[in-house]
Amino acid sequence: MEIWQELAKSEVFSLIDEQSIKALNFCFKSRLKFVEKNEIVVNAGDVNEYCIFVLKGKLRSVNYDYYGAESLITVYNKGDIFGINEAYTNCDTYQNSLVATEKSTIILFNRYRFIKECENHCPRHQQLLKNVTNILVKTNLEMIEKINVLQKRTIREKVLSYLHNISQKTNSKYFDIPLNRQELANYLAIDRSALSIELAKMKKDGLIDYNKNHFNLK
Amino acid sequence: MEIWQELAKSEVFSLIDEQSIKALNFCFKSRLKFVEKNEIVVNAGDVNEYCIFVLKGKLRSVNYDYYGAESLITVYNKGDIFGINEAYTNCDTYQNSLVATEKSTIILFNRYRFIKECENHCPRHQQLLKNVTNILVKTNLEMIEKINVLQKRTIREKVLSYLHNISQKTNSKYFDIPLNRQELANYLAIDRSALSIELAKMKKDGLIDYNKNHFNLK
DNA sequence: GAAATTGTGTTGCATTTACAACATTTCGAG
DNA sequence: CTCGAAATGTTGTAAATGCAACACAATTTC
Repeated sequence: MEIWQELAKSEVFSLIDEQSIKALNFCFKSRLKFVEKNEIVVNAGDVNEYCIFVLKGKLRSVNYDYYGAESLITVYNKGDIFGINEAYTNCDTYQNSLVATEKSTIILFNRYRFIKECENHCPRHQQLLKNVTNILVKTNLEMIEKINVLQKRTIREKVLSYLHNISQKTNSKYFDIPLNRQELANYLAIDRSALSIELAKMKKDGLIDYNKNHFNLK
Repeated sequence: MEIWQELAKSEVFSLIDEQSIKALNFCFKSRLKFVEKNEIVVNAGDVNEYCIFVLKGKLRSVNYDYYGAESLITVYNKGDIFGINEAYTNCDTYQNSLVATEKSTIILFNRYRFIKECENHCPRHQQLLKNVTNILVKTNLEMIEKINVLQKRTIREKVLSYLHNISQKTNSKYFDIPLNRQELANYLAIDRSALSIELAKMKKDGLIDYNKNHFNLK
């Protein structure tokens, strides 16, 4: 089972050769962990110790309000890493929870290794820090995108804005969306049934066409 | 007029002494600029050349939709810097516009100086890059905060969530908010009059008390 | 200090949305 | 294939929100 190969393909470890990753990994005292669907990996408020790499599966970071209602922050797929932001803050506890959306395999990395280079100033560690910065920038842009969507006033505008973004990314009027209806409703911060209704109306009005997760933006 | 002193006090140039800032600044081929209220400094779509430092005044980054309606991204006060994120992306144009909220003085810095160090690996440049990373993390957290607020379903929840955040930051139940009613309504992505109504109801229900911009969260 | 401008509160009404409850479809496991 | 679970669509109703218009207060400007 080639964990190093998987790591080498990811963004955090990009441009770092497998040998170096092995070295880093050892240095990190990392831990492999298997989690079940709906298992809570990190609870908001837990001591902030790890950055968590997704080797296999899918997780999500969320917030729970007073009533236990969940609000989605980010989805983490294979190759993604959770906790980079939190690793950088002085705050000693996590602000969000991390939940397994499906059965997954993860690696727990000591968070400190992502925020300062080791004593010997090895080039691999400098590359790692550059990668981390790139990830910060990328998540930043994703959040701006999300804020722009959430700031729209009506369901229709939110949906159009969301679809428009994906259309731009895929550079096509035809595309699949990576969220099911309930997830999309959560992302847009609206009611699922209201979303279904509005999608149907938009189809009727000739704005969009869709079938399951495949959309056509006109 | 001591520009260097102002720069030294800011987050981007923190831990860099005035002499070094002068050197950097020269190296940046920076430009001082005076802008009037409502002047558009950067148009979304413009060629991405500068990171823009606020020496005096107040600006905001915004997006305009099809109908010209403005949605607020971030407010930039004295000491803040716009365009760090965009400097890092490969995208050669700005994604948001930058507008002067009031008469302001700004400095245009060559954006490349914020993303890679100069040839001589001077320590001041390394510190600058560290500062930039810290800013990225900070804005990231601000956005998560904003997303959490925007994801709330009702005006009341949004307002409470917003006030709760400020209360935590100031570590007090009594605080001033930095936005007027219209700005707050924009931030929460709701109607201003609906906000006024809800604030009055919340006061009546004993959840909060307020007078102008001074709030008491109970 | 008068006039103009800006900020805030209030009203009524039309529209949108949430919510709960149920119907239908899809999909995988046995 | 059949069953059951999960995902999606549909309906009616109550509630929340947006919108436009106006009133009043606060602030700035000359």
